[in-house]
Amino acid sequence: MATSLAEENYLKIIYRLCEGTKEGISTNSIAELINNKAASVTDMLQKMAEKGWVTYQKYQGVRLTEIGQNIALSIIRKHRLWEVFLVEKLGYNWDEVHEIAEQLEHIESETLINKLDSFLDFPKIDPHGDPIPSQEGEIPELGYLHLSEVKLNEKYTLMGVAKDSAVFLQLLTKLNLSLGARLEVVEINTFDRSISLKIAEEKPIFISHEVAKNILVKT
Amino acid sequence: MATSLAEENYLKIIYRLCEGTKEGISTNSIAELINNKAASVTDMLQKMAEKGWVTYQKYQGVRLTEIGQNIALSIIRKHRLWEVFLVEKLGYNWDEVHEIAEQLEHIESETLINKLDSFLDFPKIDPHGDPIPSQEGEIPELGYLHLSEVKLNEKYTLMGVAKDSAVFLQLLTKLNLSLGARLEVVEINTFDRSISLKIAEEKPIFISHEVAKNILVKT
DNA sequence: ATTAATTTTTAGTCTAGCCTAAAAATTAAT
DNA sequence: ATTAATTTTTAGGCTAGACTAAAAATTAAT
Repeated sequence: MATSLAEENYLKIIYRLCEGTKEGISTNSIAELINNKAASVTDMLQKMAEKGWVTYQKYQGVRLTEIGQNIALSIIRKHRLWEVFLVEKLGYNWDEVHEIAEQLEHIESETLINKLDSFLDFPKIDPHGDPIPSQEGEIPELGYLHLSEVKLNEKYTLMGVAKDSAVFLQLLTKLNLSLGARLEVVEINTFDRSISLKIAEEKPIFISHEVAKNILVKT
Repeated sequence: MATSLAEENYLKIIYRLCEGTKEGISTNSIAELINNKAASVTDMLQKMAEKGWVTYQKYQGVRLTEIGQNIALSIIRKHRLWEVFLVEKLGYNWDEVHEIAEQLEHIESETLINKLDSFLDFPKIDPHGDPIPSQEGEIPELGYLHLSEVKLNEKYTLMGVAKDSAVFLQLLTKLNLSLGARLEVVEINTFDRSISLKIAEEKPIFISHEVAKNILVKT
């Protein structure tokens, strides 16, 4: 069944909210992210439940069905592949591509996205380190850790970010934090949980807990 | 002012119909091309006149204003640049790209299209030989002739097509007619205006007037 | 355990962009 | 120059997807 632009945006956001909870997703949380009023969201949820993309019980929140999840994953796949294209081929910075990819992700053509995938050499992650779902909807499991939860005095590699807002990414760039950087947490300040961080072998810099939480690393 | 998808499609079609006539464009001709009813077209024309994109007089047809033309040209520019991308970079055939480009042409980002232009090395024509408008809306004047109106026994080069429907392009491919081919009309049959055509130095093939009309050549 | 606060849903509107049917204007034909 | 045929416009509806205001359900607080 065909999906409208509005429906695709709902599916994408519900998918994001479903990750990391088994609960039903609240109407309000969707409304906030999608910048609509709660009443409009209720409306749409009812229609999407009709179509079998979500399970929805009045007042009990919503979750994606198998079908809904697959649609969401295909949109995320398109979004991330286009982001790779924008950065790798057109020379955009990682903080500039989100809005454009939001548009490109709705282009409908199975062949297009697969040819793009091949043109880009089948990347596994996007420019922010997020995994790119396969055509079948498999997400490569990367097993990354949040920098906020990592052992002291051990070396890690910056593999991705958990948030891709432009301001956050610009901050990272300013701090000289980019994909592949070698990191070592040398101290955690109990007061505000801020972190003293060595990048490569430079002298340590301070980053907030908020920043550390959104940095993904592996050993 | 922002343009909706529907409005952009109207502008594009009106532009096409304006080419090669000084007359007002009829409601019906637009309705046919855009696959809407005449009443819907009237409706939209009135709204677009309000916005200053067309001049429109009841019963007298419509024409683009300067502004309307510029919008139309920017959409055409995007359409053709994306077609070059699809063929040159993703390996599509020239008869497969139209529908996808119809979607891509509505992506809104000035920087995107200019970076794409540069990535493609500033092409002057699309895969069908149609000129690509510049950012300023200049169309490179190519001065091509229609193969149906060309002198006998002179050599021409196939530079483009005046129609890009998939069936037409597939026919050309089957006849071994592709951009750059060296052509010579050896006979025109008065009965049906069909043409006897030499491609390179092969033995002549027959093509209909209808086909010849849509083939663009230069000396 | 009530009351208060919050969240969610229902009911009723609005706009864009399409439609059909009927009226009006234009063009063609006698 | 009328009448007939065609084209275009008006008038009135419809659906998707948003909104506001008010009602209903849930959750929190005394």
